[in-house]
Amino acid sequence: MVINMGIAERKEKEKQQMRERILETAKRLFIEDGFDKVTIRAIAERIEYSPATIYLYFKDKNEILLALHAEGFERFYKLQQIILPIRDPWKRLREHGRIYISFALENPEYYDLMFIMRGPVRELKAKKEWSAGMRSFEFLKENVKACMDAGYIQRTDLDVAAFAIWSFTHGIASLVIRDRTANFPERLLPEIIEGALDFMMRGILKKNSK
Amino acid sequence: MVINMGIAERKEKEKQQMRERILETAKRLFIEDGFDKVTIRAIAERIEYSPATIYLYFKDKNEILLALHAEGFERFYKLQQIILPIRDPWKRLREHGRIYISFALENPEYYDLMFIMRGPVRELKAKKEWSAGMRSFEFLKENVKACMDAGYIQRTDLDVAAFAIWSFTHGIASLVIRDRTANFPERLLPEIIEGALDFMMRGILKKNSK
DNA sequence: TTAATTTAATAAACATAGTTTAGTAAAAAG
DNA sequence: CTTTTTACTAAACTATGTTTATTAAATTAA
Repeated sequence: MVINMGIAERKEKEKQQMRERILETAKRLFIEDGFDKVTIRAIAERIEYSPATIYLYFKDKNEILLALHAEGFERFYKLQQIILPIRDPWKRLREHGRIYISFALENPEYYDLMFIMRGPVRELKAKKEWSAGMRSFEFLKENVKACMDAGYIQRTDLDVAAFAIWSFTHGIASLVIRDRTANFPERLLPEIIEGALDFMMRGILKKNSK
Repeated sequence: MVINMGIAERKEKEKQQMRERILETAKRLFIEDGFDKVTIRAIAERIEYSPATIYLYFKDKNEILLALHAEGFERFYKLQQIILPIRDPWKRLREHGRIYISFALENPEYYDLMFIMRGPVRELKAKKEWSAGMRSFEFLKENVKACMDAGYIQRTDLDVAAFAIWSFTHGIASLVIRDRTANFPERLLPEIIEGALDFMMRGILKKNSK
């Protein structure tokens, strides 16, 4: 009995380790060679198991993708934290916008997976898995609220205002990532983005405030 | 000789007709059953030819998708025209935004193809094929310019301002279409969208105007 | 009219995916 | 030492885009 328990425990640990190995490999493939290289077969080859084995640890490919999804939100959330020391809510919000876009443009594959791709957000589990995304949205809301409290932004429904700002930055990011900015010469793009960010932020700003 | 010319002509016409048939079929499949149903094999089956035949008329699937792409822009452009009778530039721009979003939400498959999907916008040909998109962007620019001229919007680089507005509406559309709005209860979504549109438009509006 | 040639079309195959099934060998339990 | 459970995999299945080799028909040339 004592022995049995030990074996069961060890087996459980091994199972977890295998899951980890698969996820790690998926992540490495993703970062090194881009999203397209994350195939079940490619993962299997790297860990030197057969493709079928993967299915003993994950229901399907989607379940693996969700791990990358989560990883992306982790990075994203961490990066966002650097605005915390900024005292002035308005400056903080501005910086938040800038950081959002630079995360997207510097980690396009992650951003794509997190906010653009069809795959990884599933109908049923969506509510739970999307919680990582919600956390970031809540973070934005806090920031927006601080701006309202300080009189920088017209008081409006918080969800509405935050959604508007999110839509805007996401719009820029996704147009660039999915290559719909061919109208502009490549080299001008950075300053157009910067300009657009300015334009909108200036707009949101209440007129009588500084 | 005269006969030969006639045959060559007829053959050319037949070739064009076949191209048309393929495109029509692709379009019908797309509208009836959604994007996923547009497979080479499905098209082939409908026109009662072998899949290989399609490749005698189109280089690859992308070339067929581009036709849907163009079709989408045609619809989009036509729909936009209904704002033309609106005299006041500001009201016109507001309505432009509303129409943009309702096109996206009522024709999500088209919108996706036009502004979100990776496939149909190709590296090299992009410049030419994207011209349909540019036309719509120019249309927006005219509208924005009218608002600046009438003093509704702070004078800014026209490309920058138009890009900002486009990014915003595209952001809303693409978040909804790609299902990143799970934070909000489904039934509230319409008013949140409406509210966000309001919020941003009110922002852009110059403070001393009306 | 008949032979040679060009053209249109396709069957079959290839390549690449995700995924499932049936079977095997090793580990664990009895 | 036998039975059962577990971990794993080879092979196959489905579905897709695409290519190749071949055939049948239409056209041209004799």
